[in-house]
This record gives sequence, structure tokens and C-alpha cells, in this order.
Amino acid sequence: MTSPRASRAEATRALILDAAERLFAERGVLAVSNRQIGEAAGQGNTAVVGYHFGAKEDLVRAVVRRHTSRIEGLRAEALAATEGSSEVRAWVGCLVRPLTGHLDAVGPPTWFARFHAQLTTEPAYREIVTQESLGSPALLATVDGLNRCLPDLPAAVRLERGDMTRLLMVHVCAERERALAEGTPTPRTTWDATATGLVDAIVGLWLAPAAPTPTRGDRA
Amino acid sequence: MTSPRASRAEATRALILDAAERLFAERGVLAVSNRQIGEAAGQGNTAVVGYHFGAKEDLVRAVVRRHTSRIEGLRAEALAATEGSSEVRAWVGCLVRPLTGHLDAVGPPTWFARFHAQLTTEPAYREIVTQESLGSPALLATVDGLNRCLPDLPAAVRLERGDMTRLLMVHVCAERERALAEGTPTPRTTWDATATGLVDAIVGLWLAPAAPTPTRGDRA
DNA sequence: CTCTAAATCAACCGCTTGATTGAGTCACCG
DNA sequence: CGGTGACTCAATCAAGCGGTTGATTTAGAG
Repeated sequence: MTSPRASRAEATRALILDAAERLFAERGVLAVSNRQIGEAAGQGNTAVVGYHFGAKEDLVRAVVRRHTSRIEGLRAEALAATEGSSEVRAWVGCLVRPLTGHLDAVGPPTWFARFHAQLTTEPAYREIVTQESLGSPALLATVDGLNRCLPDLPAAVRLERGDMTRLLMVHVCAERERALAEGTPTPRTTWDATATGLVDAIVGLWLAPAAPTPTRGDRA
Repeated sequence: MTSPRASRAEATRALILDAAERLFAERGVLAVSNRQIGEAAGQGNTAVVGYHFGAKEDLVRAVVRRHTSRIEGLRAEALAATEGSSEVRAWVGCLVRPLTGHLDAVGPPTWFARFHAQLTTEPAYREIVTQESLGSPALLATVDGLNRCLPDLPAAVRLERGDMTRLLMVHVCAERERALAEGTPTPRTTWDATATGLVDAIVGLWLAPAAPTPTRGDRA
């Protein structure tokens, strides 16, 4: 594939990414130092991470990208199969199932969902995951398709429920992943069933009538 | 009120709690040191925080408790007004409005919602907020009342949607708070309107039909 | 076989952290 | 009015941090 010379570097890069992802999910992104990651990756050197990735932000971005690229691919497939539909449920599935499907394909154990949920609440890293996720053309197209199914919804409510959908996807998966890691009970037995539960709920959320409150789209 | 001797200590304790809450929300719980908090609280001493609160975990718990106790009070009031109802919407409001009402009463600017959202995703502090929140009797009674309105829902789906409700409450408020702090647009103009939007969506979520997937309540 | 450059390692720098310690300050109590 | 104890301060400690530097290993290129 790549230059034969770079294969060793590529291998350690992968080791570092694996270790970083695991430690980030288990202990928290900010609680883990580059040194600890390098050590967990089996590298005796304290500077490996800096050598291969630079600052911690770049490492975080690399870990994120490794997953979002694959999820993006799955979503593009789902999008192609859904194009033209006017079923809310189909479009919501197109949002949810690439994520759950990816987690199913990777693990167990998986760490990405917890890691991802952390990033969205951490002020220092929030922007990274926002950029990486919302830059996805397949995602935007899906949201667009969903909106076309619900032409009567006020713009503000659409934004609001879009946010809610995103929050639910990320955090429900993170909670399930955490429960799996800790061995505590989960409401659903598989990622596929989790997706079904999520889709049920999110469809209900979108189809709910909006109470007759004035909802202007401006800032408060 | 308290012992006259302790009034000075009480004042600095409050200063520290204020500073801690703000810094935690703005920069992240783990990214802020006790020294920075003490300094931001106007205390020249580097050891103030340790002196008054001990470890960082105790400080975090104190900040959480200051808010949850008030929210708990509001929820007890709402609960009293809702008792006996069989309206899903009333019970959901009983979950949501104490939180939004508290945020409305405190700020702006508020920091608690972002801080709280962070804690739920941070492995090191997750348990604290779980204990503080789920130990609330008013909350449990409200969940109970909600469940009585929906007797036909499978147990697993009830758990699942309870989780989703909690996630939406916390993170929607956190996102709005963040938008307010940054001056970016928000879907709703007031906390009260935000509560209405949340209630609309959560009611829809609970009333949504559960797809005929086998949903056993055991662990995966 | 030698050269060369990427990759790894080991040591180090300045800085910040949590924690401890002992001196100083202040308000109340007797 | 002097004592006492709670509170604040300043100084200090070892440990860990990110980042840099130069030596060492290693494997393909010439």
C-alpha cells in the first residue's frame, strides 16, 4: 500500500490511536497525558505521541476521524437506499443506524461512543468534533431529507429537534457502551435493537405536535 | 444565621463555589486546578480550596449540591401540583420545568447546565452527579407517576426512554446555556419556551409506539 | 557493503500541579 | 484586655506535565 519504509510508523501510529481511544474513554480525555498513552501503546519513549501526532488536539482529531470516516461511508450507503422516501422513519434510521452499525462492527469492546460523548461536552475539544461531524455531506443530506418530510414544522422547532436527535444518538450509544463495559444491565441486547429503540423514540419526537408557543428563530 | 465566627469562612466558601462553577463550565472540570479557582475567587493563598473543601471531588460535589437542592425543592412543588394526574404532559413538565425554572431564576449568566452535562460524561466524576441526582425522592416519584400513565409499555422501553428523557433535559439545557454564553442563536428565546419545546418532544418520545422488536430487560 | 534518513529511545528543561507546613491576622469570648 | 482558635497567607516539596534535544537503532537505497 504505502511506502514500505513507512509501514513501521504506520503500525505504531495505529497502536497509539488504539491506546489513546481506550484511555480517553476510560479515564477522560483531559485526565490522560501523552506520556501515559505512549506507555500504554508499548512505546518506551515518552515523546512518541508528540513525534507522530504533535499536540494532543491533533491526536484527538485523528482518533475522531478514524471513526467518522467509516460512519460517513455507512451513512452514504443508507442515504442512497433512502433517497426519495417520504417516510420519517426511514430518514431517522438513516441518521441512527450508521452509528450503531459502526459500533456493532467494531466491538466489543468499543470506546468511541463514550469518547465522542465526552468531546461534545468538553469546552476545550467541543469544536473539533463539531467540525468533523457537521462537515459530513451525507449527514446534511439526511437532515435535508428528513426536513422535507415535515414541511409544516416551524424552523426553530426543526433546529431544536435536530439538536435533540443528535444528542440522543451520541449519548444513548455512550450510555450503552458504558453499561457494556461495566457489565451493568442494558435495556437492549444488541446494537441493532438499540437502534430500533432510538428510531422509535426519535420518530415520536419529530412527529409530536409543537405546542402553540411563539417560536421565533432569533437569539434570546 | 450561623455562628458569627463562621461568617467569614462562609463568605469565602461561597466565593470559591462561584468561581469554581464558572471555571468548570468555561474551561472544563479537569482542566481547572484548585489554584486557579482560589485565585479566581480572589484568595491570594494557593491552598484555600484544599483548606475549605478538601479534594477536588468534594468541591465538585458541593457545587452540584448547591443547585440540585434548589431544583429538588422546585420539583417537590411541581409534584404536589401534579399528583393524581394521568396526563403524560403534566408529568413530563414536572421533570423538565424545575430544571429550566431554576436556570431561569439564577441567571443569566448560568454555568450549571454545562457543568452538569460535563460531569455526566466524565468518567472520573460521573458517579457523583448520578448519586446526587438519582437520590432525589421527588424525581423518583415523578418517574413513577409518568410510568403509571403508560402501563402498556415494556419495562425495557420504559428504562430506555427514561434514560433518553434525562439525557435530553441535561444536554438541551447545556446547549442553550452555551449558546447564550457565546452569543450564538438559540431556537427559543426564553427558558420557559425551551421547557415547552422539551416537553413537546419528550411527550412525543414517550407516546411513540414501540416497534415489535423483542426487548428483553437483561444485559447484552 | 556503505550510506542515509526515518523511527525510536533516553535524558533533560522549565513549569504547574496537589499537598504540607508554619507564620501571621483577625474577631470573638471570657 | 489578653487569650484563643478559626482563617488567611507565603514558602516549599516531590511529582508529573508538554516539549526539546541529541544519540541510537533500523531498514531500504545506491
